[in-house]
Amino acid sequence: MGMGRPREFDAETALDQAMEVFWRHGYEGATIAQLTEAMGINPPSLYACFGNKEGLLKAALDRYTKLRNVWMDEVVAAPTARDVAERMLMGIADKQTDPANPPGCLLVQGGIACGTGSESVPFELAARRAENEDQLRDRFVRAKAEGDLKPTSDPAALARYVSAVSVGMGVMASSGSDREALQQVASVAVQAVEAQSADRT
Amino acid sequence: MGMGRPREFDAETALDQAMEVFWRHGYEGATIAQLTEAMGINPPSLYACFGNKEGLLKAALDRYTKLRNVWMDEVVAAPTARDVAERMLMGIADKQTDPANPPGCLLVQGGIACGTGSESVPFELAARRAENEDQLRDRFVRAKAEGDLKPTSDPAALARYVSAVSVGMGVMASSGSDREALQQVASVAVQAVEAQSADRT
DNA sequence: CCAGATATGTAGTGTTCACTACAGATGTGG
DNA sequence: CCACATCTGTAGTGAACACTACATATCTGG
Repeated sequence: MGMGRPREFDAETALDQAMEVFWRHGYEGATIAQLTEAMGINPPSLYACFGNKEGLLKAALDRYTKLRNVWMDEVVAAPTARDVAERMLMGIADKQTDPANPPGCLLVQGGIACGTGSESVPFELAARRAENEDQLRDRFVRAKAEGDLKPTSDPAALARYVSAVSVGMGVMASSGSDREALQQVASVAVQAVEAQSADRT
Repeated sequence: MGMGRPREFDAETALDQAMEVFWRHGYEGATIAQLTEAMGINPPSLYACFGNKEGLLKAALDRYTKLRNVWMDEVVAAPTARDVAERMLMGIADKQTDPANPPGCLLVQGGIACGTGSESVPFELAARRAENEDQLRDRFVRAKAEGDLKPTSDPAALARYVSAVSVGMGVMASSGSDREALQQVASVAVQAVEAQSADRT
């Protein structure tokens, strides 16, 4: 029994192209025709490789979060909670206005509200965002234990807050805000984390 | 020349129903069939009254922002910049988790990313959000002039910040966060505005 | 009561959508 | 070289979409 004809395209390269289409148009706004054209393949190849449109989205999300997690590891490596927040939000201001990518964040642009039959998509995106929030929360728990954050601070609430600001910045970026505007938001937002930081003596 | 047969439905009541459908499913996710059923009318009545799907959305947005502006007037009537931010964000935590409405905010849920042919929808929503931001900015400009905000503060950046947090909270609400979680975010967020407030002597 | 004007309900229109049947191409194991 | 397995391109499939033609109903002005 033979192995069959080998695939002629690289799955990860194709996923990068699909990611960009979902990023720009959202899950429902992206059509199979746009996706296949961007990926440089025909529909049967797409379906053989990824199952269906939703499977393709999940594969694209896997790739997106994988790359993003590398960066998140750098973020939480910052020495203090305040620096974690600053590194995260300033980094997001940069990344979400990087002309190499569509504006905003795939985990937001992908789809906040969806029609009947795609109800699971917003939850899928929310689950991925929650992963980042958990990572932040763990980091802030540590910061509190280290005395970096005040004993009265709530690490989970802080993580939720930073996550919420990130999402808000993503929406702003996708609707035309420039890098400077996002940096201003990040700069103000960091001050709330500062307010929860212990005084440096 | 006669006036013609009068319309048998109330436009504002119908708009309220349409608003809810757009709110829950987004512009692209909402179908004409869902809209007409919720509005209790047939397609020809919808098109005669609102032109097309996008016209219906704009009419729904007009109604939404009209109601919202009444509330925003109350928000900016708070005595200090800090209280404005608190009233706004805490109010949003309440409103976006009010079971009487779909979760989140129509100006976010309506559509962040759209497919070809609906590119103007996200901009339309962004323009409405910008109105609220302008109102906040004007209020913060006044707060700075009154010495309520520090001389070094940036009212426009603060307004952008509060607006961004609002949007982030909307996304969280639509993906299942409860009222308490949003209130925690609001509570942390207010502290950034507090940090820009002059010390009370 | 009639002419003109607008609204309504039924029943479609063409288009676009996600998805696939099928035939031919290209690989492996024997 | 042959049986088999998998991929690829062409050309569709039925379903759902936004939108509308048309006949009928209900109003106003004269």
